[in-house]
Amino acid sequence: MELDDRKWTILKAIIQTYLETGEPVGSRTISKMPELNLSSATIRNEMSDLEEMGLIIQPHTSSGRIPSDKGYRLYVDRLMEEKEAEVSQMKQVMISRQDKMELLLKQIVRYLAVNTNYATMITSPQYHRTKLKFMQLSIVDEEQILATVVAEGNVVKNRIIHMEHGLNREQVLQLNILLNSRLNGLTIEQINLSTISKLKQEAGIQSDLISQVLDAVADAISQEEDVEVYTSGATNIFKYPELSADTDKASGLIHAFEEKHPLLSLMDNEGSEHAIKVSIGSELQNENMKDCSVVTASYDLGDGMYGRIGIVGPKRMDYDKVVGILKDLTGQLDEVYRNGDPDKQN
Amino acid sequence: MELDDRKWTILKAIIQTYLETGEPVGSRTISKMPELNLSSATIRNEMSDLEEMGLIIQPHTSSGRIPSDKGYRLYVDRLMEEKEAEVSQMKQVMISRQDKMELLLKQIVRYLAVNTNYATMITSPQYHRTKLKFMQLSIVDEEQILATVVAEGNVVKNRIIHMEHGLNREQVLQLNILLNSRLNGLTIEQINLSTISKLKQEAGIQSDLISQVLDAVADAISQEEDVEVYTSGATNIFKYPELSADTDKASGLIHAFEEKHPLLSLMDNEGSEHAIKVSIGSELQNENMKDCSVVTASYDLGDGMYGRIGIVGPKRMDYDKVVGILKDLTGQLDEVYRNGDPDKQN
DNA sequence: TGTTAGCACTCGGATTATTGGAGTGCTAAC
DNA sequence: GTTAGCACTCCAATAATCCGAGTGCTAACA
Repeated sequence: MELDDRKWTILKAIIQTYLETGEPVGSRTISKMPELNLSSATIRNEMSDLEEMGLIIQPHTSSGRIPSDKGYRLYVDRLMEEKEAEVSQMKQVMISRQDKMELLLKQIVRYLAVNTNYATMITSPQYHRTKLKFMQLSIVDEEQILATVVAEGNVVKNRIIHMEHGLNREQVLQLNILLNSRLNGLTIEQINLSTISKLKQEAGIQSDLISQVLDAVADAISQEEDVEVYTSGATNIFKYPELSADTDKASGLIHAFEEKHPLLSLMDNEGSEHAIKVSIGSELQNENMKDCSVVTASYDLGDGMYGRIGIVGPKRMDYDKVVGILKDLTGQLDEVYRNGDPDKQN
Repeated sequence: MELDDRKWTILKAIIQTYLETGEPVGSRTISKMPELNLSSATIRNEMSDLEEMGLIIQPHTSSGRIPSDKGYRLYVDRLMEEKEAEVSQMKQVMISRQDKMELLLKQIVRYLAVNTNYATMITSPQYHRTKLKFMQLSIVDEEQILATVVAEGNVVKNRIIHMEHGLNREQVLQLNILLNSRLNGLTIEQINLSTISKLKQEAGIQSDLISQVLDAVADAISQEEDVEVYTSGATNIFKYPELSADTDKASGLIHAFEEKHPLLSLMDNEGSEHAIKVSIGSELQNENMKDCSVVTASYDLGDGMYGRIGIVGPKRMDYDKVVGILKDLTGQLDEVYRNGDPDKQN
């Protein structure tokens, strides 16, 4: 069967009504809409067709219809197409360059939660492709050396290195020169074991001590993926009875928001070259979230720093609004962080 | 009326039974206990007395009794007395010195949540009394200077300072010497405006540029109280029907766990010189938490770094266990972080 | 052939009765 | 001071009832 124009209009009407009310939609409700002038009986016939096509579902005999995952999918896909060129008019968010990246992310995620009434999350930027900018070892006291690493985008990492027998100033100075001249400009990815072992050789006779330091530095740089996830508005799910009426469900969902890894995998954007991606219900492959939809977007702060933003809500999420807000936000980030400063900035 | 021995025994029995079951306790249940050999009728008389004294409450006519806030209070106070000398036997937690303080705190708060089945929280250590250990300015590029500050306890702070006209190496070197010689060993608190302005004078003629740097440094050091709060196990509240049966209540509670400031004020320990403090229901002065109890404890990592840990649960919390675990935990932290340093204690 | 009115039927959700049992307070006897 | 006995209360769980929104189907109509 084919989805003709009238069927599409009806499907849209059903979904939009359901988005608003959260209640199954009956034929009568649709027939009363002015834009299509049909009796409820006709609508019923069409609905029957739509159901046969798997786009809508009847929770039980003699109830109204609700969209199926497949129905949502279709709706969202078409929506995205329409949205593609559209200009949004969200009011300007207060984004300013922050020295503290963390603070900025928290602000954003909070802003989103407040403005959408859904649960939101954001990852800290990852920066594999980031280049090393500057690096410094300093003597703190006899046994401790502070290693400071600055990467593009002014991402700063510190590491205190404990040593049984400290280095003297002379040695530290040499090391600093060596490190900076050899590693500068390399991306984090490029600094791997072979680079390090080459450096060790160059360091010459003191290599015993120095290799300790280098190991620690290498460790500090390529530090285990410390992506952070910040969340906000988890309690917004209580605003949607279909998510919170059943205490167990609500509990599982909120719980899912406490765990970092499941959240990260939600925001994975593998297999999608679109910046904005919508995953619906079962597509999420997460038992706790089977009644949810997740909209994710990439943000890019320049300098190879990019991360993901996610919004979690009920399937009857206001996709239109959410996609719009995300588009605006990522656009604004772009503007602030890469505007008129084509070389680079924090 | 006086709380004689028998009344106390009965009260204890009521509270303990209620802690286990969460259901109002009837006279018959108590009378069946072997340690006191009384009929239910007698118990009823005593209960009537206890109610008159405000220690227990009858949710409605002809129901069993539950402890009142006042009752809990009495119970907890006496419990703490008994507990005072007792040795606990919790199995060793894996605590090791972490370079990343954040990670340690997250581990602890998670450990607590898992082991108590309550919601838990911990503040990052505050360190007003911490002494400055080391400090370094480095030139990153023409316009940016990196300021690194190390305090006791190896707390490291970074700050990128943007300058229109950069400093040359010579100037930076001088500044480093000046800063370290003047500020070293001072506590964060001691480095206030007057110290800074004195420094500015000493810096001499280049003071224009330099004062920019100093301002930024001062700012970085005394950075707005950036106490963090980490939480875990918020969803544990779903394990207690009296907290989660009503969706609104549960929502409010979980929501309270998303906000930093309310949590901080919960963990305030003003007015209590005890390391461990129990607040019950209305004592918390927080509408969302009126059905909860909060147990808080101080931890001390030495070097003037101390913070608070909190456990939030239903009023019928297992106070005994919670207090025990907290005692153990703070003890272990003490041991690991200040071992062989017998001068001060928590 | 597509649309519509009409009608019998279904089913979930809300509301109202019904019941059982745990618990109390009181009284009188030990 | 303690206890047995009894009448009474009230919640919570279960069952019974009702209501209405919504459907599918059929027959008539344009």
